[in-house]
Amino acid sequence: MSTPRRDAGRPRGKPIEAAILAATLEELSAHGLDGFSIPRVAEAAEVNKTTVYRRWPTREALVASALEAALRETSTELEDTGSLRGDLRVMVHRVARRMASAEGRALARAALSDRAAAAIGELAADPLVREQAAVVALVARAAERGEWDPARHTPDAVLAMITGSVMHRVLMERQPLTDPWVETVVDVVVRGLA
Amino acid sequence: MSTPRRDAGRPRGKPIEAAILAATLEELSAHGLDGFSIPRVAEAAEVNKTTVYRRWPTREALVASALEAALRETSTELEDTGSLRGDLRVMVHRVARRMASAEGRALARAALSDRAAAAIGELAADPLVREQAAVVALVARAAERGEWDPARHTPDAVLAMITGSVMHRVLMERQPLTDPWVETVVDVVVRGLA
DNA sequence: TCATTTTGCAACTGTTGGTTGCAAAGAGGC
DNA sequence: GCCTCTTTGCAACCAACAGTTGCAAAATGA
Repeated sequence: MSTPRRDAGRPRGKPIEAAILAATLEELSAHGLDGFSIPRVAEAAEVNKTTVYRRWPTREALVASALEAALRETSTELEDTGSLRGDLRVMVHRVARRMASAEGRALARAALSDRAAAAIGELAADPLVREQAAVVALVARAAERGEWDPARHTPDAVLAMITGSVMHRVLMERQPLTDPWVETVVDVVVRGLA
Repeated sequence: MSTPRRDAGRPRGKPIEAAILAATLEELSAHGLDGFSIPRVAEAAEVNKTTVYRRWPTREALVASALEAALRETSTELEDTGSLRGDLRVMVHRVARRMASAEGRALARAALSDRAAAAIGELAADPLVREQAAVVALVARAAERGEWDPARHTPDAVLAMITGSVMHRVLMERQPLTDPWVETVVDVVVRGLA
């Protein structure tokens, strides 16, 4: 039997992949993980649906690819502003900025979905642990300055308070993130940790 | 033409309605608002699907009915424990209890859905405003005791911090709500408001 | 008992998710 | 510039499912 030469023939189009993944995020944000439609993704990406089915065998694989790609290019470090108050302010705005994007909301909703427990949940949980790592660094700085005793107030609770309050405000109340509101949240946390 | 006598014939079965609404909440929690299937609801309620279609013309109407019924029997007042710390603790646990139930999570996810803007969003937002009203009362008590200056720290931010952090913990991190965690959150808020 | 309505049942239609076979096109290797 | 191999698009197709309709049986109040 002849050995079919590997690496021959027409390579897969890169721009096609990019278009499909972008359309996937859009679809995910518009219709959620349930109600997700590959034909709709293909149409939005201006690609035949067979192309999508050939590259990604299942819906889960496609969504996982899209989320993974989106996450790969999100920065995770929090800049050091020199004070706990400033650091928290940066953190609030970063969460808010993420929630303002379609990918961010798609991610949040994917993480929320009960069914996501399988493949998606793991991926969606990834930014959480990375966020947690960033908070650990933030805490270390604050502890060094004497602004925070991590033994007294555990970091993950503070992460939940900041991220959770912003998500509640943006996703559930659907209210804008005004400056006074942000200042109130940051102020309560800073004084509460003192 | 003969006037068809109103109020005649076989009345609609009450237990059937209850079974359908319960199955609706279950379905909503399992598959979300998108991916919602009326035939599946009918099967779970052990009722023919035509019965469901006859009573509720659209999916939205059915979901709205179910949420409305579920909300009607949720208490909203927060008991007065005599201290801000105690009041907040009650509030945290109430949110946690709500998140522990399938209906609560279904509600939260429905409120999160972008498409919910139409009929569902309004209903899902309802418990939020009721919660806010309860917080106003809580604030009034705390202000009277001199534990909180509402002019300095606006109540809706505190509502978002409490509710949001619990939702983040339960729905996103999927971690249990331990006592130390709750105490940390409450403590930070109380000291932050002082 | 009777009139009237609900419920179940079965069949049907239309839409949509997903698959397959084939022809055309594109990209490298020679 | 040709050749080979792969991808892509296209069209047809199947299966599953949402939603509708007509009819018979059951249930309920009068």
